[in-house]
Amino acid sequence: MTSSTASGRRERQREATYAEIVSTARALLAEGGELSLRAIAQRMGITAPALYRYVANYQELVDLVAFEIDKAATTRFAEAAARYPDDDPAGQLVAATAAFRSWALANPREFGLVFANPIADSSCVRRDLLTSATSGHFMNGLLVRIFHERGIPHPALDELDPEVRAAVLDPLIPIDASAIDEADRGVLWIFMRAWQTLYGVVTLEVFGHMDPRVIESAAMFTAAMHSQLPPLGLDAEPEGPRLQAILAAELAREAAQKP
Amino acid sequence: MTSSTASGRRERQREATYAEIVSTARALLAEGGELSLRAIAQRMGITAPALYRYVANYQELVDLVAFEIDKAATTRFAEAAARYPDDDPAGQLVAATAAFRSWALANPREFGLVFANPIADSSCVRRDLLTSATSGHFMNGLLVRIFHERGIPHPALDELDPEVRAAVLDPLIPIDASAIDEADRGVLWIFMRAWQTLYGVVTLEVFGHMDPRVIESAAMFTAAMHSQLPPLGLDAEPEGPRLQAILAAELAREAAQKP
DNA sequence: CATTCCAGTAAACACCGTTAACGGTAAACG
DNA sequence: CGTTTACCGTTAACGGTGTTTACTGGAATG
Repeated sequence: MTSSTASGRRERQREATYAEIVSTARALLAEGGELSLRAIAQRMGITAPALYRYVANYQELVDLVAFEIDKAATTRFAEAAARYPDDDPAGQLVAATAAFRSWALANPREFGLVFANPIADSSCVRRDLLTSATSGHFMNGLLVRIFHERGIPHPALDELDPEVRAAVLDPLIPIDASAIDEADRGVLWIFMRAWQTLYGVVTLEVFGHMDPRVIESAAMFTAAMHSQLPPLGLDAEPEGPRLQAILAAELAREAAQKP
Repeated sequence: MTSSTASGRRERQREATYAEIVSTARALLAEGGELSLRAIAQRMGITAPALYRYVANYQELVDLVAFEIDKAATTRFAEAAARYPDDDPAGQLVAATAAFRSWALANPREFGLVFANPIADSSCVRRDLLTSATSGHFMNGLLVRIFHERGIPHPALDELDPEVRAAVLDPLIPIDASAIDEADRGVLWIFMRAWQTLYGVVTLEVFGHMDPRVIESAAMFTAAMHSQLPPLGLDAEPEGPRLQAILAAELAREAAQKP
Protein backbone atom coordinates (compact mmCIF):
# COMPACT_ATOMS: atom_id res chain seq x y z
CA MET A 1 0.00 0.00 0.00
CA THR A 2 3.06 2.25 0.03
CA SER A 3 3.01 4.82 -2.72
CA SER A 4 6.02 5.47 -4.87
CA THR A 5 7.15 8.22 -2.50
CA ALA A 6 7.03 6.23 0.70
CA SER A 7 9.23 7.82 3.30
CA GLY A 8 10.90 4.71 4.66
CA ARG A 9 14.64 4.81 4.93
CA ARG A 10 14.70 1.73 2.76
CA GLU A 11 12.65 3.30 0.00
CA ARG A 12 14.81 6.37 -0.05
CA GLN A 13 17.97 4.36 -0.45
CA ARG A 14 16.36 2.36 -3.18
CA GLU A 15 15.25 5.48 -5.01
CA ALA A 16 18.77 6.87 -4.76
CA THR A 17 20.23 3.72 -6.27
CA TYR A 18 17.73 3.95 -9.11
CA ALA A 19 18.87 7.48 -9.78
CA GLU A 20 22.51 6.46 -9.65
CA ILE A 21 21.89 3.66 -12.14
CA VAL A 22 20.31 6.04 -14.59
CA SER A 23 22.89 8.77 -14.14
CA THR A 24 25.71 6.27 -14.50
CA ALA A 25 24.14 4.91 -17.66
CA ARG A 26 23.78 8.41 -19.08
CA ALA A 27 27.38 9.26 -18.22
CA LEU A 28 28.57 6.08 -19.86
CA LEU A 29 26.53 6.83 -22.94
CA ALA A 30 27.78 10.40 -23.12
CA GLU A 31 31.38 9.20 -23.06
CA GLY A 32 30.82 7.10 -26.14
CA GLY A 33 30.70 3.76 -24.36
CA GLU A 34 28.19 1.07 -25.03
CA LEU A 35 25.23 0.82 -22.69
CA SER A 36 25.75 -2.49 -20.90
CA LEU A 37 24.66 -3.81 -17.55
CA ARG A 38 28.16 -4.86 -16.70
CA ALA A 39 29.70 -1.51 -17.53
CA ILE A 40 27.11 0.31 -15.43
CA ALA A 41 27.61 -2.05 -12.53
CA GLN A 42 31.37 -1.81 -12.69
CA ARG A 43 31.31 1.97 -12.63
CA MET A 44 28.98 1.86 -9.64
CA GLY A 45 31.34 -0.47 -7.81
CA ILE A 46 28.81 -3.26 -7.96
CA THR A 47 28.42 -6.55 -9.76
CA ALA A 48 26.11 -6.90 -12.72
CA PRO A 49 23.56 -9.30 -11.22
CA ALA A 50 22.88 -6.76 -8.48
CA LEU A 51 21.20 -4.56 -11.08
CA TYR A 52 18.50 -7.18 -11.42
CA ARG A 53 17.23 -6.07 -8.00
CA TYR A 54 16.19 -2.86 -9.73
CA VAL A 55 15.45 -3.85 -13.28
CA ALA A 56 13.75 -6.92 -14.70
CA ASN A 57 15.97 -7.08 -17.77
CA TYR A 58 18.19 -5.10 -20.06
CA GLN A 59 15.39 -3.67 -22.18
CA GLU A 60 13.67 -2.29 -19.11
CA LEU A 61 16.84 -0.48 -18.14
CA VAL A 62 17.12 0.94 -21.63
CA ASP A 63 13.54 2.16 -21.44
CA LEU A 64 14.21 3.73 -18.07
CA VAL A 65 17.30 5.52 -19.33
CA ALA A 66 15.51 6.58 -22.48
CA PHE A 67 12.71 8.12 -20.46
CA GLU A 68 15.15 10.04 -18.30
CA ILE A 69 17.14 11.22 -21.31
CA ASP A 70 13.92 12.46 -22.86
CA LYS A 71 13.15 14.33 -19.66
CA ALA A 72 16.60 15.93 -19.54
CA ALA A 73 16.44 16.85 -23.20
CA THR A 74 13.07 18.47 -22.63
CA THR A 75 14.57 20.88 -20.13
CA ARG A 76 16.99 21.95 -22.84
CA PHE A 77 14.10 22.52 -25.21
CA ALA A 78 12.35 24.48 -22.48
CA GLU A 79 15.43 26.62 -21.91
CA ALA A 80 15.52 27.50 -25.59
CA ALA A 81 11.81 28.30 -25.50
CA ALA A 82 12.27 30.45 -22.42
CA ARG A 83 14.29 32.91 -24.47
CA TYR A 84 10.98 34.09 -25.86
CA PRO A 85 8.12 35.59 -23.87
CA ASP A 86 5.37 33.40 -22.54
CA ASP A 87 2.78 35.19 -24.64
CA ASP A 88 4.61 34.05 -27.79
CA PRO A 89 4.08 30.29 -27.86
CA ALA A 90 4.81 30.21 -31.59
CA GLY A 91 8.22 31.76 -31.08
CA GLN A 92 8.82 29.37 -28.21
CA LEU A 93 7.85 26.43 -30.40
CA VAL A 94 10.23 27.44 -33.14
CA ALA A 95 13.05 27.80 -30.62
CA ALA A 96 12.19 24.45 -29.09
CA THR A 97 12.22 22.64 -32.43
CA ALA A 98 15.60 24.16 -33.29
CA ALA A 99 16.87 22.99 -29.92
CA PHE A 100 15.44 19.55 -30.63
CA ARG A 101 17.40 19.33 -33.85
CA SER A 102 20.65 20.55 -32.39
CA TRP A 103 20.33 18.20 -29.43
CA ALA A 104 19.66 15.28 -31.73
CA LEU A 105 22.65 16.04 -33.95
CA ALA A 106 24.93 16.53 -30.96
CA ASN A 107 23.72 13.37 -29.20
CA PRO A 108 22.85 10.91 -31.93
CA ARG A 109 23.00 7.86 -29.70
CA GLU A 110 20.72 9.36 -27.13
CA PHE A 111 18.39 10.39 -29.92
CA GLY A 112 18.41 6.90 -31.31
CA LEU A 113 17.65 5.45 -27.92
CA VAL A 114 14.63 7.65 -27.37
CA PHE A 115 13.24 8.23 -30.83
CA ALA A 116 14.56 5.52 -33.12
CA ASN A 117 13.75 2.46 -31.04
CA PRO A 118 10.89 0.32 -32.25
CA ILE A 119 8.10 0.59 -29.73
CA ALA A 120 5.38 -1.35 -31.50
CA ASP A 121 6.50 -4.87 -30.71
CA SER A 122 7.80 -4.08 -27.27
CA SER A 123 6.23 -4.45 -23.86
CA CYS A 124 3.49 -2.31 -22.38
CA VAL A 125 6.13 -0.29 -20.54
CA ARG A 126 7.45 0.93 -23.82
CA ARG A 127 4.02 1.42 -25.29
CA ASP A 128 3.26 3.83 -22.49
CA LEU A 129 6.18 5.83 -23.78
CA LEU A 130 3.96 6.87 -26.67
CA THR A 131 1.71 8.86 -24.36
CA SER A 132 4.17 9.74 -21.62
CA ALA A 133 7.05 11.23 -23.57
CA THR A 134 8.04 14.36 -21.73
CA SER A 135 9.29 16.09 -24.83
CA GLY A 136 6.08 15.24 -26.63
CA HIS A 137 3.99 16.80 -23.90
CA PHE A 138 6.11 19.92 -23.97
CA MET A 139 5.88 20.39 -27.74
CA ASN A 140 2.20 19.58 -27.84
CA GLY A 141 1.63 21.95 -24.94
CA LEU A 142 3.04 24.79 -27.00
CA LEU A 143 0.86 23.80 -29.93
CA VAL A 144 -2.18 23.79 -27.66
CA ARG A 145 -1.36 27.28 -26.48
CA ILE A 146 -1.00 28.48 -30.04
CA PHE A 147 -4.35 26.94 -30.79
CA HIS A 148 -6.04 28.66 -27.86
CA GLU A 149 -4.45 32.06 -28.37
CA ARG A 150 -4.71 32.53 -32.14
CA GLY A 151 -6.47 29.47 -33.48
CA ILE A 152 -5.24 26.89 -35.96
CA PRO A 153 -7.17 25.95 -39.07
CA HIS A 154 -8.13 22.31 -38.90
CA PRO A 155 -10.45 19.82 -40.55
CA ALA A 156 -13.83 19.02 -39.03
CA LEU A 157 -14.26 15.58 -37.53
CA ASP A 158 -16.34 14.31 -40.43
CA GLU A 159 -13.69 15.37 -42.90
CA LEU A 160 -11.22 13.00 -41.34
CA ASP A 161 -10.43 9.45 -42.27
CA PRO A 162 -12.51 7.26 -39.94
CA GLU A 163 -9.46 5.71 -38.29
CA VAL A 164 -7.86 9.09 -37.87
CA ARG A 165 -11.09 10.39 -36.35
CA ALA A 166 -11.01 7.57 -33.83
CA ALA A 167 -7.40 8.40 -33.08
CA VAL A 168 -8.06 12.07 -32.37
CA LEU A 169 -11.15 11.35 -30.27
CA ASP A 170 -9.31 8.88 -28.05
CA PRO A 171 -5.76 10.08 -28.53
CA LEU A 172 -2.74 7.85 -27.92
CA ILE A 173 -0.21 10.63 -28.09
CA PRO A 174 1.53 12.67 -25.40
CA ILE A 175 -1.08 15.36 -24.96
CA ASP A 176 -3.67 16.42 -22.45
CA ALA A 177 -6.66 15.86 -24.68
CA SER A 178 -9.03 17.53 -22.21
CA ALA A 179 -7.49 20.86 -23.21
CA ILE A 180 -9.22 20.65 -26.57
CA ASP A 181 -12.95 20.42 -27.20
CA GLU A 182 -14.10 17.26 -28.88
CA ALA A 183 -15.43 19.29 -31.79
CA ASP A 184 -11.99 20.77 -32.37
CA ARG A 185 -10.09 17.53 -32.13
CA GLY A 186 -9.34 17.72 -35.82
CA VAL A 187 -6.51 20.00 -34.81
CA LEU A 188 -4.74 16.99 -33.35
CA TRP A 189 -4.35 15.76 -36.88
CA ILE A 190 -2.48 18.96 -37.67
CA PHE A 191 -0.33 18.38 -34.59
CA MET A 192 0.49 14.87 -35.74
CA ARG A 193 1.43 16.11 -39.18
CA ALA A 194 3.70 18.70 -37.61
CA TRP A 195 5.35 16.07 -35.43
CA GLN A 196 5.83 13.84 -38.44
CA THR A 197 7.61 16.60 -40.29
CA LEU A 198 9.92 17.45 -37.40
CA TYR A 199 10.65 13.80 -36.62
CA GLY A 200 11.24 12.95 -40.26
CA VAL A 201 13.72 15.63 -41.09
CA VAL A 202 15.66 15.28 -37.85
CA THR A 203 15.88 11.50 -38.16
CA LEU A 204 17.13 11.85 -41.70
CA GLU A 205 19.80 14.29 -40.56
CA VAL A 206 20.89 12.25 -37.57
CA PHE A 207 21.20 9.05 -39.56
CA GLY A 208 23.00 10.91 -42.27
CA HIS A 209 21.03 9.63 -45.24
CA MET A 210 21.62 12.89 -47.06
CA ASP A 211 24.43 15.02 -48.36
CA PRO A 212 26.47 16.17 -45.34
CA ARG A 213 26.65 19.70 -46.67
CA VAL A 214 22.88 19.94 -46.75
CA ILE A 215 22.74 18.76 -43.16
CA GLU A 216 25.48 21.13 -42.09
CA SER A 217 23.70 24.09 -43.62
CA ALA A 218 20.39 23.20 -41.96
CA ALA A 219 18.73 23.99 -45.27
CA MET A 220 16.61 20.85 -45.25
CA PHE A 221 15.52 21.43 -41.69
CA THR A 222 14.66 25.04 -42.44
CA ALA A 223 12.65 24.06 -45.48
CA ALA A 224 10.75 21.42 -43.52
CA MET A 225 9.94 23.85 -40.75
CA HIS A 226 8.78 26.50 -43.18
CA SER A 227 6.53 23.96 -44.83
CA GLN A 228 4.68 23.51 -41.56
CA LEU A 229 3.89 27.19 -41.04
CA PRO A 230 0.87 27.30 -43.39
CA PRO A 231 -0.91 24.25 -41.93
CA LEU A 232 -0.41 25.74 -38.47
CA GLY A 233 -1.85 29.06 -39.63
CA LEU A 234 1.43 30.80 -38.90
CA ASP A 235 2.47 31.82 -42.40
CA ALA A 236 0.57 35.08 -42.81
CA GLU A 237 2.29 38.44 -42.57
CA PRO A 238 3.83 39.45 -40.30
CA GLU A 239 3.85 36.27 -38.25
CA GLY A 240 5.40 34.05 -40.91
CA PRO A 241 8.53 36.13 -41.58
CA ARG A 242 8.88 36.81 -37.86
CA LEU A 243 8.98 33.10 -37.06
CA GLN A 244 11.34 32.41 -39.96
CA ALA A 245 13.65 35.05 -38.55
CA ILE A 246 13.48 33.44 -35.11
CA LEU A 247 14.35 30.08 -36.61
CA ALA A 248 17.30 31.53 -38.49
CA ALA A 249 18.48 33.29 -35.34
CA GLU A 250 18.28 30.12 -33.27
CA LEU A 251 20.17 28.13 -35.89
CA ALA A 252 22.86 30.81 -36.12
CA ARG A 253 23.08 30.86 -32.35
CA GLU A 254 23.72 27.15 -32.23
CA ALA A 255 26.21 27.29 -35.08
CA ALA A 256 28.15 29.92 -33.14
CA GLN A 257 28.11 27.77 -30.04
CA LYS A 258 29.41 24.66 -31.77
CA PRO A 259 33.08 25.15 -32.68
CA MET B 1 46.05 -7.09 -61.30
CA THR B 2 43.03 -9.38 -61.51
CA SER B 3 39.77 -7.54 -61.76
CA SER B 4 36.81 -8.39 -59.57
CA THR B 5 35.49 -10.77 -62.22
CA ALA B 6 38.63 -12.79 -62.67
CA SER B 7 37.80 -16.17 -64.13
CA GLY B 8 40.06 -18.31 -61.98
CA ARG B 9 38.46 -21.32 -60.38
CA ARG B 10 39.55 -19.92 -57.05
CA GLU B 11 37.86 -16.59 -57.59
CA ARG B 12 34.63 -18.22 -58.60
CA GLN B 13 34.52 -20.32 -55.47
CA ARG B 14 35.26 -17.27 -53.40
CA GLU B 15 32.50 -15.32 -55.07
CA ALA B 16 30.09 -18.17 -54.43
CA THR B 17 30.97 -18.22 -50.75
CA TYR B 18 30.38 -14.49 -50.58
CA ALA B 19 26.95 -14.99 -52.05
CA GLU B 20 26.21 -17.80 -49.64
CA ILE B 21 27.21 -15.66 -46.70
CA VAL B 22 24.86 -12.90 -47.74
CA SER B 23 21.98 -15.20 -48.57
CA THR B 24 22.40 -17.06 -45.30
CA ALA B 25 22.43 -13.78 -43.42
CA ARG B 26 19.29 -12.64 -45.18
CA ALA B 27 17.52 -15.92 -44.47
CA LEU B 28 18.50 -15.69 -40.83
CA LEU B 29 17.24 -12.14 -40.66
CA ALA B 30 13.98 -13.04 -42.36
CA GLU B 31 13.32 -15.78 -39.81
CA GLY B 32 13.50 -13.30 -36.99
CA GLY B 33 16.92 -14.31 -35.75
CA GLU B 34 19.65 -11.93 -34.79
CA LEU B 35 22.33 -11.25 -37.36
CA SER B 36 25.48 -12.74 -35.82
CA LEU B 37 28.67 -14.07 -37.31
CA ARG B 38 28.39 -17.27 -35.32
CA ALA B 39 24.83 -17.94 -36.41
CA ILE B 40 25.70 -17.40 -40.05
CA ALA B 41 28.76 -19.62 -39.78
CA GLN B 42 26.87 -22.37 -37.99
CA ARG B 43 24.16 -22.45 -40.63
CA MET B 44 26.81 -22.62 -43.32
CA GLY B 45 28.50 -25.53 -41.57
CA ILE B 46 31.54 -23.45 -40.85
CA THR B 47 33.20 -21.91 -37.83
CA ALA B 48 32.88 -18.22 -37.12
CA PRO B 49 36.52 -17.21 -37.59
CA ALA B 50 36.37 -18.57 -41.13
CA LEU B 51 34.13 -15.65 -42.04
CA TYR B 52 37.04 -13.34 -41.41
CA ARG B 53 38.53 -14.63 -44.65
CA TYR B 54 35.71 -12.78 -46.39
CA VAL B 55 34.90 -9.88 -44.14
CA ALA B 56 37.14 -7.61 -42.12
CA ASN B 57 34.70 -7.29 -39.25
CA TYR B 58 31.08 -7.49 -38.25
CA GLN B 59 30.15 -4.01 -39.44
CA GLU B 60 31.48 -4.77 -42.91
CA LEU B 61 29.29 -7.83 -43.10
CA VAL B 62 26.30 -5.78 -42.01
CA ASP B 63 27.05 -3.24 -44.70
CA LEU B 64 27.37 -5.99 -47.27
CA VAL B 65 24.06 -7.51 -46.28
CA ALA B 66 22.41 -4.10 -46.16
CA PHE B 67 23.54 -3.37 -49.69
CA GLU B 68 22.16 -6.66 -50.94
CA ILE B 69 18.88 -6.17 -49.11
CA ASP B 70 18.57 -2.77 -50.68
CA LYS B 71 19.16 -4.34 -54.09
CA ALA B 72 16.52 -7.01 -53.51
CA ALA B 73 14.03 -4.48 -52.19
CA THR B 74 14.59 -2.37 -55.28
CA THR B 75 13.40 -5.18 -57.52
CA ARG B 76 10.18 -5.19 -55.52
CA PHE B 77 9.82 -1.46 -56.04
CA ALA B 78 10.50 -1.98 -59.72
CA GLU B 79 7.84 -4.68 -59.92
CA ALA B 80 5.30 -2.31 -58.43
CA ALA B 81 6.35 0.39 -60.86
CA ALA B 82 6.10 -2.02 -63.77
CA ARG B 83 2.34 -2.20 -63.27
CA TYR B 84 2.23 1.20 -64.95
CA PRO B 85 3.35 1.99 -68.47
CA ASP B 86 6.86 3.18 -69.13
CA ASP B 87 5.61 6.48 -70.46
CA ASP B 88 4.08 7.22 -67.06
CA PRO B 89 7.07 7.72 -64.77
CA ALA B 90 4.94 9.67 -62.30
CA GLY B 91 2.55 6.77 -61.89
CA GLN B 92 5.51 4.43 -61.59
CA LEU B 93 7.05 6.64 -58.92
CA VAL B 94 3.85 6.67 -56.89
CA ALA B 95 3.62 2.90 -57.10
CA ALA B 96 7.27 2.55 -56.13
CA THR B 97 6.91 4.75 -53.08
CA ALA B 98 3.88 2.80 -51.92
CA ALA B 99 5.89 -0.38 -52.36
CA PHE B 100 8.72 1.18 -50.40
CA ARG B 101 6.40 1.89 -47.49
CA SER B 102 4.79 -1.54 -47.48
CA TRP B 103 8.18 -3.24 -47.71
CA ALA B 104 9.49 -1.18 -44.81
CA LEU B 105 6.49 -1.95 -42.61
CA ALA B 106 6.64 -5.65 -43.45
CA ASN B 107 10.41 -5.89 -42.93
CA PRO B 108 11.24 -3.40 -40.20
CA ARG B 109 14.57 -4.99 -39.33
CA GLU B 110 15.75 -4.99 -42.89
CA PHE B 111 14.58 -1.41 -43.20
CA GLY B 112 16.47 -0.45 -40.06
CA LEU B 113 19.60 -2.12 -41.36
CA VAL B 114 19.56 -0.26 -44.64
CA PHE B 115 17.99 3.09 -43.80
CA ALA B 116 18.28 3.64 -40.08
CA ASN B 117 21.96 2.90 -39.60
CA PRO B 118 24.21 5.85 -38.96
CA ILE B 119 26.51 6.28 -41.94
CA ALA B 120 28.24 9.50 -41.02
CA ASP B 121 30.76 8.20 -38.52
CA SER B 122 31.36 4.92 -40.28
CA SER B 123 34.02 3.83 -42.70
CA CYS B 124 34.35 4.88 -46.31
CA VAL B 125 32.61 1.68 -47.34
CA ARG B 126 29.47 2.87 -45.71
CA ARG B 127 29.89 6.38 -46.96
CA ASP B 128 29.86 5.03 -50.49
CA LEU B 129 26.44 3.69 -49.66
CA LEU B 130 25.16 7.25 -49.87
CA THR B 131 25.85 7.38 -53.58
CA SER B 132 25.47 3.72 -54.46
CA ALA B 133 22.13 2.85 -52.94
CA THR B 134 20.29 0.84 -55.55
CA SER B 135 16.89 1.97 -54.37
CA GLY B 136 18.03 5.56 -54.41
CA HIS B 137 19.16 5.27 -58.00
CA PHE B 138 15.86 3.73 -58.98
CA MET B 139 13.72 6.38 -57.33
CA ASN B 140 15.88 9.21 -58.59
CA GLY B 141 15.83 7.67 -62.05
CA LEU B 142 12.06 7.97 -62.09
CA LEU B 143 12.29 11.56 -60.91
CA VAL B 144 14.77 12.32 -63.68
CA ARG B 145 12.40 10.88 -66.25
CA ILE B 146 9.55 12.98 -64.90
CA PHE B 147 11.80 16.00 -65.13
CA HIS B 148 12.72 15.29 -68.74
CA GLU B 149 9.23 14.42 -69.93
CA ARG B 150 7.11 17.11 -68.30
CA GLY B 151 9.50 19.33 -66.37
CA ILE B 152 9.63 20.11 -62.70
CA PRO B 153 9.61 23.64 -61.32
CA HIS B 154 12.83 24.26 -59.46
CA PRO B 155 14.90 27.11 -58.06
CA ALA B 156 17.72 28.61 -60.06
CA LEU B 157 21.22 27.96 -58.80
CA ASP B 158 21.63 31.47 -57.40
CA GLU B 159 18.44 31.12 -55.42
CA LEU B 160 19.91 28.26 -53.45
CA ASP B 161 21.74 28.32 -50.19
CA PRO B 162 25.47 28.34 -51.07
CA GLU B 163 26.10 25.00 -49.41
CA VAL B 164 23.10 23.49 -51.11
CA ARG B 165 24.31 24.88 -54.42
CA ALA B 166 27.64 23.18 -53.90
CA ALA B 167 25.81 19.97 -53.04
CA VAL B 168 23.72 19.95 -56.22
CA LEU B 169 26.67 20.87 -58.44
CA ASP B 170 28.83 18.04 -57.10
CA PRO B 171 26.13 15.70 -55.86
CA LEU B 172 26.77 13.06 -53.20
CA ILE B 173 23.48 11.27 -53.69
CA PRO B 174 22.56 8.14 -55.67
CA ILE B 175 21.91 9.77 -59.01
CA ASP B 176 23.52 10.02 -62.39
CA ALA B 177 24.14 13.74 -62.31
CA SER B 178 25.15 13.86 -65.94
CA ALA B 179 21.51 13.33 -66.83
CA ILE B 180 20.74 16.87 -65.72
CA ASP B 181 22.24 20.07 -67.09
CA GLU B 182 24.25 22.07 -64.64
CA ALA B 183 21.87 24.98 -65.04
CA ASP B 184 18.97 22.79 -63.99
CA ARG B 185 20.68 21.25 -61.01
CA GLY B 186 18.35 23.15 -58.71
CA VAL B 187 15.90 20.34 -59.38
CA LEU B 188 18.11 18.08 -57.29
CA TRP B 189 17.09 20.16 -54.32
CA ILE B 190 13.47 19.26 -55.09
CA PHE B 191 14.51 15.60 -55.33
CA MET B 192 16.20 15.80 -51.94
CA ARG B 193 13.12 17.36 -50.40
CA ALA B 194 10.98 14.60 -51.85
CA TRP B 195 13.32 11.94 -50.47
CA GLN B 196 13.27 13.62 -47.09
CA THR B 197 9.50 13.48 -47.02
CA LEU B 198 9.30 9.84 -48.02
CA TYR B 199 12.09 8.81 -45.66
CA GLY B 200 10.65 10.79 -42.78
CA VAL B 201 7.13 9.47 -42.87
CA VAL B 202 8.16 5.87 -43.45
CA THR B 203 10.73 5.93 -40.66
CA LEU B 204 8.15 7.36 -38.31
CA GLU B 205 5.73 4.60 -39.22
CA VAL B 206 8.28 1.81 -38.97
CA PHE B 207 9.52 2.94 -35.57
CA GLY B 208 5.96 3.38 -34.41
CA HIS B 209 6.31 6.83 -32.92
CA MET B 210 2.72 7.59 -33.79
CA ASP B 211 -0.76 6.35 -33.08
CA PRO B 212 -1.00 2.80 -34.49
CA ARG B 213 -4.38 3.53 -36.02
CA VAL B 214 -2.94 6.38 -38.02
CA ILE B 215 -0.19 4.11 -39.28
CA GLU B 216 -2.62 1.33 -40.10
CA SER B 217 -4.83 3.65 -42.10
CA ALA B 218 -1.87 5.02 -44.08
CA ALA B 219 -3.39 8.46 -43.61
CA MET B 220 -0.11 10.05 -42.60
CA PHE B 221 1.72 8.47 -45.49
CA THR B 222 -0.96 9.57 -47.91
CA ALA B 223 -0.87 13.12 -46.59
CA ALA B 224 2.90 13.25 -46.86
CA MET B 225 2.83 11.99 -50.42
CA HIS B 226 0.14 14.45 -51.43
CA SER B 227 2.19 17.25 -49.95
CA GLN B 228 4.98 16.46 -52.39
CA LEU B 229 2.86 16.67 -55.52
CA PRO B 230 2.93 20.48 -55.81
CA PRO B 231 6.70 20.87 -55.47
CA LEU B 232 7.11 18.18 -58.13
CA GLY B 233 4.69 19.98 -60.42
CA LEU B 234 2.33 17.04 -60.33
CA ASP B 235 -0.67 18.59 -58.57
CA ALA B 236 -2.46 20.24 -61.48
CA GLU B 237 -5.60 18.75 -62.97
CA PRO B 238 -5.89 16.10 -64.15
CA GLU B 239 -2.49 14.75 -63.15
CA GLY B 240 -2.86 15.39 -59.41
CA PRO B 241 -6.11 13.49 -58.88
CA ARG B 242 -4.92 10.74 -61.19
CA LEU B 243 -1.79 10.17 -59.11
CA GLN B 244 -3.75 10.35 -55.89
CA ALA B 245 -6.01 7.66 -57.26
CA ILE B 246 -3.04 5.50 -58.17
CA LEU B 247 -1.65 5.90 -54.67
CA ALA B 248 -4.97 4.92 -53.12
CA ALA B 249 -5.23 1.93 -55.43
CA GLU B 250 -1.74 0.73 -54.56
CA LEU B 251 -2.41 1.09 -50.85
CA ALA B 252 -5.69 -0.79 -51.15
CA ARG B 253 -3.96 -3.46 -53.15
CA GLU B 254 -1.40 -3.99 -50.43
CA ALA B 255 -4.02 -3.95 -47.71
CA ALA B 256 -5.87 -6.71 -49.54
CA GLN B 257 -2.69 -8.72 -49.86
CA LYS B 258 -1.80 -8.49 -46.19
CA PRO B 259 -4.26 -10.62 -44.18
C1' DC C 1 57.07 -32.44 -58.72
C1' DA C 2 57.71 -28.80 -55.40
C1' DT C 3 56.06 -24.64 -53.68
C1' DT C 4 53.12 -21.36 -52.44
C1' DC C 5 48.83 -19.75 -51.14
C1' DC C 6 44.72 -19.77 -48.60
C1' DA C 7 40.19 -21.52 -46.77
C1' DG C 8 39.12 -23.44 -42.68
C1' DT C 9 39.99 -25.17 -37.77
C1' DA C 10 40.72 -25.23 -32.69
C1' DA C 11 41.72 -22.69 -28.72
C1' DA C 12 41.52 -18.76 -26.34
C1' DC C 13 40.27 -13.83 -24.85
C1' DA C 14 37.20 -10.39 -23.43
C1' DC C 15 33.07 -9.09 -23.46
C1' DC C 16 27.68 -9.55 -23.09
C1' DG C 17 22.73 -10.70 -20.60
C1' DT C 18 20.91 -13.79 -17.37
C1' DT C 19 20.10 -17.34 -13.63
C1' DA C 20 20.95 -19.79 -9.31
C1' DA C 21 22.36 -20.39 -4.65
C1' DC C 22 24.10 -18.11 -0.88
C1' DG C 23 25.51 -14.50 2.86
C1' DG C 24 25.07 -10.63 5.64
C1' DT C 25 22.76 -6.60 7.22
C1' DA C 26 19.06 -3.78 8.16
C1' DA C 27 14.30 -3.19 8.99
C1' DA C 28 10.01 -5.04 11.12
C1' DC C 29 7.61 -7.53 14.45
C1' DG C 30 6.33 -9.92 18.88
C1' DC D 1 14.97 -6.40 23.61
C1' DG D 2 15.48 -10.57 20.73
C1' DT D 3 13.84 -12.87 16.70
C1' DT D 4 12.29 -13.10 12.33
C1' DT D 5 11.82 -11.50 7.84
C1' DA D 6 12.93 -9.05 3.78
C1' DC D 7 16.10 -7.57 0.77
C1' DC D 8 20.70 -6.02 -1.30
C1' DG D 9 24.67 -7.69 -2.98
C1' DT D 10 27.94 -11.48 -3.73
C1' DT D 11 30.14 -15.53 -6.27
C1' DA D 12 29.83 -19.02 -9.73
C1' DA D 13 28.22 -20.48 -13.79
C1' DC D 14 25.77 -20.92 -18.53
C1' DG D 15 25.34 -19.74 -23.16
C1' DG D 16 25.95 -16.23 -26.23
C1' DT D 17 28.69 -12.50 -28.88
C1' DG D 18 32.95 -10.46 -31.92
C1' DT D 19 37.74 -11.15 -32.54
C1' DT D 20 42.77 -12.85 -32.58
C1' DT D 21 46.29 -16.30 -32.77
C1' DA D 22 48.59 -20.26 -34.36
C1' DC D 23 48.09 -24.07 -36.99
C1' DT D 24 46.64 -27.59 -40.89
C1' DG D 25 45.37 -29.56 -45.08
C1' DG D 26 44.58 -29.40 -49.82
C1' DA D 27 44.23 -27.13 -54.07
C1' DA D 28 46.22 -23.97 -57.52
C1' DT D 29 50.49 -22.29 -59.32
C1' DG D 30 55.32 -22.34 -60.86
